Amino acid sequence: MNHKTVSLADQVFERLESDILLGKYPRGQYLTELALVEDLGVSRTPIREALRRLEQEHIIEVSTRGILVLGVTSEDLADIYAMRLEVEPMVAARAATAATEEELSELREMLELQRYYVGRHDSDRIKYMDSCFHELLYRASHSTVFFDTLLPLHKKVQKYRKASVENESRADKSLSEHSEILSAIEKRDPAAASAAMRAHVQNAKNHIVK
Amino acid sequence: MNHKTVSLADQVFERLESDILLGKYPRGQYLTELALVEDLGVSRTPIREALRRLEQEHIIEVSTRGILVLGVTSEDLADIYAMRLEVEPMVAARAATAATEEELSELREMLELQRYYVGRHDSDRIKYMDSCFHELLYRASHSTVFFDTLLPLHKKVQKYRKASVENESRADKSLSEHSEILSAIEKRDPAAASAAMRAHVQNAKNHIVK
DNA sequence: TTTCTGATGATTGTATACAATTATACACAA
DNA sequence: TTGTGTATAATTGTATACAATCATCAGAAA
Repeated sequence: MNHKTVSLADQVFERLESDILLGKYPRGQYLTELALVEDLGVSRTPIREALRRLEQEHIIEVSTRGILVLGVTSEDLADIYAMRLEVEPMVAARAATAATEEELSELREMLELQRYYVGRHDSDRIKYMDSCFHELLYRASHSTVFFDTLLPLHKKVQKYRKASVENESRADKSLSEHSEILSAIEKRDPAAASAAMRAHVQNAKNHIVK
Repeated sequence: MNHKTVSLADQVFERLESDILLGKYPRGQYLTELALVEDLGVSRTPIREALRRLEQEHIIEVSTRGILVLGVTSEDLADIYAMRLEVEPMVAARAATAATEEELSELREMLELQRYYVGRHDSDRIKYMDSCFHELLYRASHSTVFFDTLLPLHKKVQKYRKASVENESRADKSLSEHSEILSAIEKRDPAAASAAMRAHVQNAKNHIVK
């Protein structure tokens, strides 16, 4: 397992990113470093370093008045899906040629877990497995550019994906779409992987973007 | 003009980002915070905040041994162009419907400057005007998602664009391609803007990626 | 009442001291 | 020579004190 120690700054970043992207802090709210110091029990230094990263991801905006929560708007959501629709197929195609056997095995395992939780209607886990599947795919493309671009975009839509995975028929469909993507990658067929991914993102988009 | 005061952390970020992306620090070199303190004459605090942002952009990597310079590899370069080839046309199309008259006027002005410097064979200025034109376009799409995604990618290719703008025929061609893109946007024709941009990125890619 | 001005408080920006971890060099033994 | 252990130095991680800026509110003048 990965026993690498995680700095306080990293922990603060992940906590704040998750809280904001899940909507715990609404867009427009102001936070202050001092309030975060009290809430999180760490000094300003790691908090400020986390804030710089969130600022870089355009999730917050810092001014002299405080920390403005930006989050993800529905316009952002539409743009993210427009972009993923073009780029994720490229990633799938790349993964079809670049993925190692170990990565394929991880993807298979992730798909099995997703199948299990879809059967149990555990929507939180379904959402988590979905995230992991896509992240593994980004990694399997062996392209830092694709990974660095797509991972933040995928994280930003998590709040909106919640309703989607709670819909049983969509959860079933999504599972079979993942399965089709993985099959194409296992066959080392970039064109098929690309097409399957494109269909998957298009369906997800139709289901989520209003 | 924009008289907004820029923090030391911002200045350090821009300086380091520029130095690394222009190749002043080669990939694989280790820096230390202390050395940067002496070089830049500021304390570790703003330096560390800048480093967190560079880390987020995957330009450096920090370990206990020091700050590892990653920069942009030729594999990154190919992936960036593959991605820009799909996404920039969407941005151009969006700008064709979303750009304000003021933004169009800024784009026209930028194009005139580029024309001027192409005439004078001033490659540094040509490169700068080229960057500005694309950045204005990202902004004119009125999409933070497109802007935040494409601007870092465009910045990352600047080192490789240098040779390109020094080639006279390519500089001429690039200028006329920009002009065609802007014309389509002025006519509020998204499809034409998209096609013109696609051709432009494809040509740039052919010229730069080996 | 409205508007301006000044003081005060709140908030972020920066520097520095200290802690903790880890790489490195050196001595010493096998 | 090679390996090993230990001490030392180098480096990042964190906390905190202080500086600077800006928003806010009270109060006075028009």
